[in-house]
Amino acid sequence: MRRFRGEGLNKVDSKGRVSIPALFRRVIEVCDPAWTDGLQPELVIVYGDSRKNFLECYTIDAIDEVDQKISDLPRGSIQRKMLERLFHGQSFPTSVDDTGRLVIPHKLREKIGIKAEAYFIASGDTFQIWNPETFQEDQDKANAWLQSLPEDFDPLIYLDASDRQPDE
Amino acid sequence: MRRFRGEGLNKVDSKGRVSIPALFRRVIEVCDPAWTDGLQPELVIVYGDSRKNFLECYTIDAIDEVDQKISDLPRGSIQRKMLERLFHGQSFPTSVDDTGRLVIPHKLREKIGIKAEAYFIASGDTFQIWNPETFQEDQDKANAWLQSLPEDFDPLIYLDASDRQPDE
DNA sequence: TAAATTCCCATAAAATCCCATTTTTTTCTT
DNA sequence: AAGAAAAAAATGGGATTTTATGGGAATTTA
Repeated sequence: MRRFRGEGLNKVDSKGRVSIPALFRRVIEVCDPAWTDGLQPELVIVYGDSRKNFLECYTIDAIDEVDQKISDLPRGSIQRKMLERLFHGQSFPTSVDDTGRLVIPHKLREKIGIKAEAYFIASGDTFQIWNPETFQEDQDKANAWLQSLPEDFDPLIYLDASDRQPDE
Repeated sequence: MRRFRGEGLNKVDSKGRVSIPALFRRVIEVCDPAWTDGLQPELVIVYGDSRKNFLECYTIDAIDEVDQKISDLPRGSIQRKMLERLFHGQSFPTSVDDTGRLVIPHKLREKIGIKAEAYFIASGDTFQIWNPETFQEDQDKANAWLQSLPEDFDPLIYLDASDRQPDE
């Protein structure tokens, strides 16, 4: 399974068009089972409820996996209902055009406060689209939290946390 | 698992191209599961946030291991989010070209202050790329610290520290 | 039919590829 | 062991391709 990697800042024009970082495009293509050279690869933008201030973009493979997990939940359960609303309702299927751009509908641009520029960042098997300022604020918060830790603390120790039992 | 060993100083041209020390190339090749003679072996440059003043280069095997550890952390945890931003976002996947060179993008050269030359140094299963002057300063600091220790101090004592519990 | 969306074409900048030369290291030969 | 030959590594430059971006015409939608 291919993963997204990297980040980028691209311009958004008056029509809502924005280039997807080229490296991301390769992943979107490979992860769309129906895609073949010349076609427009598809993807799904999950925008969620009003509290979520960025767009999460899923490849076809990734969203299929989510759909499968949802359909494994008991019909009528509150959990299933919530996830269906989020992933089936508050989402928008679209595709990459032949110049490598995505059109972000006006409603979604408004929702996350995107104007002239959009910030892209990889996050495992999805990538996110943020208003650059909003992302910076979020990052500043994370940094402030880091500052509150001892001088010599290195977040990389978390990498090994999973080797141990939770209560060890 | 093969490890990097050694150091080197190479020229960076106007396009950002720089030769990777030949010994490092052998390790990059062996640690890319998809590599076979004639192909361009891949690697991932992790550049991190603004405080980090060098580039850390991961082989495919090494970055796969990191990715696995990240995916073992609980979804939604602050630790996972931080590590995802660092390793998935603030990183750049690339490959060694057929003349043994790497292209360091303009943005990354600027970030660590590389101009005409780049200094390479092995660091276990990764290697680092520094601005030569910056590295020298870092080295000077390390030397100053060593000077402050007792005459007969030998850093090799640390070799056995990892056998014991932290508070022992 | 006015607004929004899609399609088509164009261009400048950046990244990539291809090939050539120089330098260093290794091997071979005497 | 020295020098010559061969191989590998480092570097340089030009041509080609890809990327990011902009604008207008055609088409759809409300």
